[in-house]
Amino acid sequence: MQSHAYTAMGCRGREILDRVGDKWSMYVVFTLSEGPKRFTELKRAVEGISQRMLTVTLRGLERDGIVRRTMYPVMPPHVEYELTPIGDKLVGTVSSFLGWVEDHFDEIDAARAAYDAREGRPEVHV
Amino acid sequence: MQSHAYTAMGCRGREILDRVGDKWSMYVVFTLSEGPKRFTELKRAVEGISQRMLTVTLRGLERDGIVRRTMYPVMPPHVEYELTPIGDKLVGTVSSFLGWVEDHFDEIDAARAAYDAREGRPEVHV
DNA sequence: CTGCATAGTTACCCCCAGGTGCCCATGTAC
DNA sequence: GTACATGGGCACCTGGGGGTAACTATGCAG
Repeated sequence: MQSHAYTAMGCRGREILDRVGDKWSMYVVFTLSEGPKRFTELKRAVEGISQRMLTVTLRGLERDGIVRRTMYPVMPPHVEYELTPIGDKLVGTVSSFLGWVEDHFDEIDAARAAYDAREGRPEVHV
Repeated sequence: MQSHAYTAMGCRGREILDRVGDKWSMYVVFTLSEGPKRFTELKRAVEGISQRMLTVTLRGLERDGIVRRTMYPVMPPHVEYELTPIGDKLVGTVSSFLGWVEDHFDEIDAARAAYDAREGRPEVHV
């Protein structure tokens, strides 16, 4: 299972990890996991995202087949975004990652505190 | 499960996703999933990583309690890195993500090809 | 004629993640 | 003396990810 993880497959993994690890993709994907949404709905739902970054993020997710974009040529424009089946499954795997975070962030915090106590913050000259 | 994903928990998730989504962390973690390794062993195993980035990556992982560093004060210096139990579990969840990649990258490639055919590459003036 | 809402696009700028290369301390071997 | 191996530290620089703001097209309300 982990034998291929940082070799050939790892390259694909890295590629997709970059896709998913950027600043906004997972926010958008999880927001869409509630159901289809329009552009402005997403912009309101994903706190702090700019118009440009929402466009960029959606284009990327659409290109990778994680999100489907449906445009209704009416006026004013009406565009809907929704997860594809692949996107749905992605939500599942990332949720398990979030489960890991949830299960361990106390330990992570403790480890950080211990580390910072040991090594000290960047207070240089002792 | 997904209700908290992009709110309070999401912030932790984002934080850890940043930790794990950087350029080298997962390579190092998966390499260490084979067993404890010394600094130079890691440097050789993780193709392309620089001395500095290996240090930086290991420090980060150590701070978060994902990697344990053991120094034997002999000469020449002998330092061993190994995954903590948390780090082990992390390998598991990320492997399931890699499984998703593996299961769908054909579809992803197809989606990209379709998208690029539809929208065209940055060949501007039609 | 003006403003507003939708769904973007474009130009411009800035910060920092990450790369390169050189320096350090120590003990052994030559 | 000097070269090598370990396990780093530190300074400097660049690219691009991401932020801000203005501009676009269209139809409807006032």
